[in-house]
Amino acid sequence: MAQLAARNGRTRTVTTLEEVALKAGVSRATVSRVVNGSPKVSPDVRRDVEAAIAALGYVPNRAARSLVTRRSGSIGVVIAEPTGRLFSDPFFPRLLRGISGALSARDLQLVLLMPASPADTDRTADYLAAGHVDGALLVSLHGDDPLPERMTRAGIPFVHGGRPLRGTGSSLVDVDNRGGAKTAVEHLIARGNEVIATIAGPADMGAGVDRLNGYRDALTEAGRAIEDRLIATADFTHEGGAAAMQQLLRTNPDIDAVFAASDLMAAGALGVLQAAGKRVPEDVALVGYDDSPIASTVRPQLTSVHQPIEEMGNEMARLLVAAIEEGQPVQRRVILATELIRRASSGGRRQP
Amino acid sequence: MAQLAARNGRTRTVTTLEEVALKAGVSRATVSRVVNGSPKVSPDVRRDVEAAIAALGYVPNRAARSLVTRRSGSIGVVIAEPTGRLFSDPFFPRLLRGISGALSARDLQLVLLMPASPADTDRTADYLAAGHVDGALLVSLHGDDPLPERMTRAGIPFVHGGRPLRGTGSSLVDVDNRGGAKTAVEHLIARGNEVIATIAGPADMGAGVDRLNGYRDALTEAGRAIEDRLIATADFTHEGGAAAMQQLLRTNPDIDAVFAASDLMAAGALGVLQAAGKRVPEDVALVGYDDSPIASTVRPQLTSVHQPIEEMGNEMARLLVAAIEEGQPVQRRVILATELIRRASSGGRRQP
DNA sequence: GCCGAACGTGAGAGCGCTCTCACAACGGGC
DNA sequence: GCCCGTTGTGAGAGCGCTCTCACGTTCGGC
Repeated sequence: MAQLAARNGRTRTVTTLEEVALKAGVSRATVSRVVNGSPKVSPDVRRDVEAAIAALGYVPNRAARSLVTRRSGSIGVVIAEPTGRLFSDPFFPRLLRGISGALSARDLQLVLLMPASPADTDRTADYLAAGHVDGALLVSLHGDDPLPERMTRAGIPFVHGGRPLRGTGSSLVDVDNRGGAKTAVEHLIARGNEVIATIAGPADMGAGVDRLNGYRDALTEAGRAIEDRLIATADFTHEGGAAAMQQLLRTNPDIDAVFAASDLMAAGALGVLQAAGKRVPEDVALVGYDDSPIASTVRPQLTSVHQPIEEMGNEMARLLVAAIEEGQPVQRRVILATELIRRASSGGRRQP
Repeated sequence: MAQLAARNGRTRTVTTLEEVALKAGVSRATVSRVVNGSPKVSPDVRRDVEAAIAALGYVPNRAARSLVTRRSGSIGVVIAEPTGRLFSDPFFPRLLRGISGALSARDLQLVLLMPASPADTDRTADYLAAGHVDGALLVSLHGDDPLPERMTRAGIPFVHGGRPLRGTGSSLVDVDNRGGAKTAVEHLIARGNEVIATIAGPADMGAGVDRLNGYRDALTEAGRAIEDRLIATADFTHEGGAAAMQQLLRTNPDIDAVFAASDLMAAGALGVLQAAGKRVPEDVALVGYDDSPIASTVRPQLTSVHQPIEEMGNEMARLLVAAIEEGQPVQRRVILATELIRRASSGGRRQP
């Protein structure tokens, strides 16, 4: 609770409602009405007050306003990612940009919280539950995070970004991981591939599970068997993808296509395939996920699944604002469509 | 100024100082002293008050506190990057993590501002200048940003992250772009390269200019001439790097090494070199900058300059907090050392 | 044993705002 | 011309906190 020392040399002059009222020759209440856009002010008075506001450069004091309205005018964004995707892929900047865009239009502030340790997570939970924000956006939570539970108890509205594994019945915005993965695998089937392996993401993350299910969906719908030998699991990283590919290749020399649940893993797999003398896409076709910059950096460029990340952030913010305004728990889910971006790594048709 | 509707069904029960005081049998003032760690409280009373606080789950109301201390307890972080580096490289997440770490220890909130348009920038400036934050961290400003000027006028302390082109004489934290680039080029000289080209970054960004100067420094110190024909400029992107490499190669078939001012540009250059039948590093050695995930994704992996990004964020926050506490303009500059990470793209010695 | 300093505590004002309530002014229906 | 509804405005309380000031108590020095 160590606050910065209060006394200091600087003395900024701030104009208050009172001064505006004085200058405009009205009461504080009237100025307040003008500032807050109340309709019960006559046009003449409104004009005078607005002139006074402009002349004095008046800006309302948020703290004073908060104190009486019991609204902070800010929402928390919790990014609980332990370095993994955080540092390898521009997912978060995009998401933040989307959130920020939706918020700034409503004059709400974005308070960013990035707990780095369990102690930090506790502090974050305390902060949020204390009502210092009007609501929160929870991104990339892992299985056992205590946040949703605590927020619910404290009665603070929140929206999940990405499906948390243990559903908490709250509002949710996600990209269609399952559908995106399914489309990717359908694309491989359509180009004639017969032995399609997958490098799945971690089983403790919604995106990992959902993308694997999409893979299964596509095969099942095509009337094909799902073979465990063709499924390897990794952690969304380059190294993980490489190791998984090595293992797949060792036990299944007949593989002619691989769907990796992230571009990073696909890039790792690509290196292993090329080192093993496999041509991509001629011998083995490869599809990634995320459409990250890496997809168009490696050679051949990766076919990948593009996700509307900024839109996701936008939608999350919109949902939260709605929940705050309605003042009661809302449960809405929005699933955003993905798009398959075809590139060289799965170009042409399979060579028999 | 559209605030969310104030009335709503939810009624969170919050405990106030008053209630804690009542329970502990002391006055509000004493509870306040305990909460703020004042030394003028006897151990007995302190214990009682702390017990009452714990029993009631009391958390101070920030708005009320702000109102009287005239401190918001939050600092603004402005990321003014127009999509460029923002979406291609995990620079910002790392930086934010560093900032967040330093701030959370001091119980300061991080308010993230990502202006996306000139209108947004104006709004951001208004917000900051209005004193809604105790200070600000300005990252990745471009040449003509009005922010520093307005902040200075408003008397709000701020710290630059990365050298702004037009120095405003304020505090600054940067990585040693010039030194890092110099080290990279010295490495190429040491391995025997004779015709060393560079793909420089934009001339309107500090990092672009500084890294080019580092290239020049290394050559000059080695007693070599700086030849304009060996300097191409691009925009830090993959495509830009590729185009620059193409141009360099066309006019200078004798090039035996390239220093690219970003990994993304290096990756672009790598593709062009390989397409032109040049072996890397045997025919042309290649060094990038940033040590981004891309450096270890492409084949061969890129030698690159690693920057302590998290530390940079940390340091920025520390400097700002110091400036806020001292309450007067502080001008300090911190330049953080970089490290050359050697990988295959410049491995071995030049083949004569 | 007396005085002044040091210490611990409480009373109370006040930060800038919103919002309820009261009230004045006006206008239309009878 | 009276009453009532509508409309615009002001007075004033109060949100939860900090901080100054005043006051009672303790203690060391002589």
